[in-house]
Amino acid sequence: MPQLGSGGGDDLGATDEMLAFKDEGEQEEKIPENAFTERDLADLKSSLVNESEGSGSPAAAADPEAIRRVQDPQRVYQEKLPDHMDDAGMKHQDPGMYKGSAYSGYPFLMLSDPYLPNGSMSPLSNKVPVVQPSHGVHPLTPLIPYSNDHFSHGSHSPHLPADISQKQAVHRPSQTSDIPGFYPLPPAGVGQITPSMGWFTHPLMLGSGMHTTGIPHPAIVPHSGKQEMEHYDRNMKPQPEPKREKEAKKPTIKKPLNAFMLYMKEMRAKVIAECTLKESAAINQILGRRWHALSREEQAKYYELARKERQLHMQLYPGWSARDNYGKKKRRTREKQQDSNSDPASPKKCRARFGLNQQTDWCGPCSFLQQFQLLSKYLFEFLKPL
DNA sequence: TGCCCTTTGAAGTGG
DNA sequence: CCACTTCAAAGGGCA
Repeated sequence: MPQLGSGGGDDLGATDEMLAFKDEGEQEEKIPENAFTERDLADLKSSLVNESEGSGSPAAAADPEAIRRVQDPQRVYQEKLPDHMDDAGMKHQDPGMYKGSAYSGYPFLMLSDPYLPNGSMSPLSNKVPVVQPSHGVHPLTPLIPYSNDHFSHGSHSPHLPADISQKQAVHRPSQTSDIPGFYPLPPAGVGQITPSMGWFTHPLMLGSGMHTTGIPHPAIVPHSGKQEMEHYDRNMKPQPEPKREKEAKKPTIKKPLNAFMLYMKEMRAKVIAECTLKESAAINQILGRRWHALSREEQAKYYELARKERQLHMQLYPGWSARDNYGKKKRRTREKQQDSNSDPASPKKCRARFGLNQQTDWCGPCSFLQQFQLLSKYLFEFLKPL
């Protein structure tokens, strides 16, 4: 159940509070809070969003909520899913929205079946898109890219009624806390996720997208493409490594998504469909405004989702810190720079850097550096006997 | 090929 | 404690 104001035992200490609206919300601050109901406030926000959203479709400008209901691309999932969200304690004001939203499509809920004792699907099954691909979908937010396969394996499990299975997933009893069953847990053998059970393993020990238990996890991203992380140790300088090893090295454990990120994941496709936009920067602007236009209850849904995300992430990776991923970009840039500077005695690099012609072997600084190195060497040799 | 843009929120860092 | 920074996602644009 979304925590509305009163909180309700956020053991992480995370606030998950609604923040004051920054930009558009400035106008609202002048309005006495008691003068409006939540709905009025939401309407007001919506109107503000519509004003600022020139690029949206006319229909969307008229009533984005209605459009959302009409154009909801996730209807497919609605039809495939029984309406059990209320059972999961997720009652909302706008069923049209929430039916196709993050809650209704928890792949984890679907994934709960494959891990039942008699589940036919292996935890390592490729059909389970839990490992986050570069353009994958977050397990808590199914979105459109999820194929119906996942649902056919999940909610329509022959072993268990979807309703029950999902309830079990949501209310999965946990010895540790109220950890939801959003992440797929193996039934027995692997056991409960508790730090005391030695779940934590250094990411170096993990395979691609695999948790130590062999369970694929979205936060673990294999090294490939954009997200590739350098071979790096906090106490060591980055070291060059053979390419083959590079590919098989440690994956990156990503940060858990915050409420807005979860919202973006869910709504992005919808915005793209409505606005025929593809540029993420523009889409994110729209999503940001829509986020502000959401009612407290609607936002609370995502805050709660994010809270559970963090909670679960913490359980899965007790030793992980966001710091682990800090400085990746900077390191990359720095290493690039170091790489280009690493061999100052390279006429080729030198010429390239300073745009010198072929006849010029050394630029001034490099020549100086080279001579300095040479001098140091001789000096060292000279002083060594002493 | 890889960074930038753009959003919000969480968490880390430094003064 | 507060302000600032970084990173989560996404994908087109651009150097």
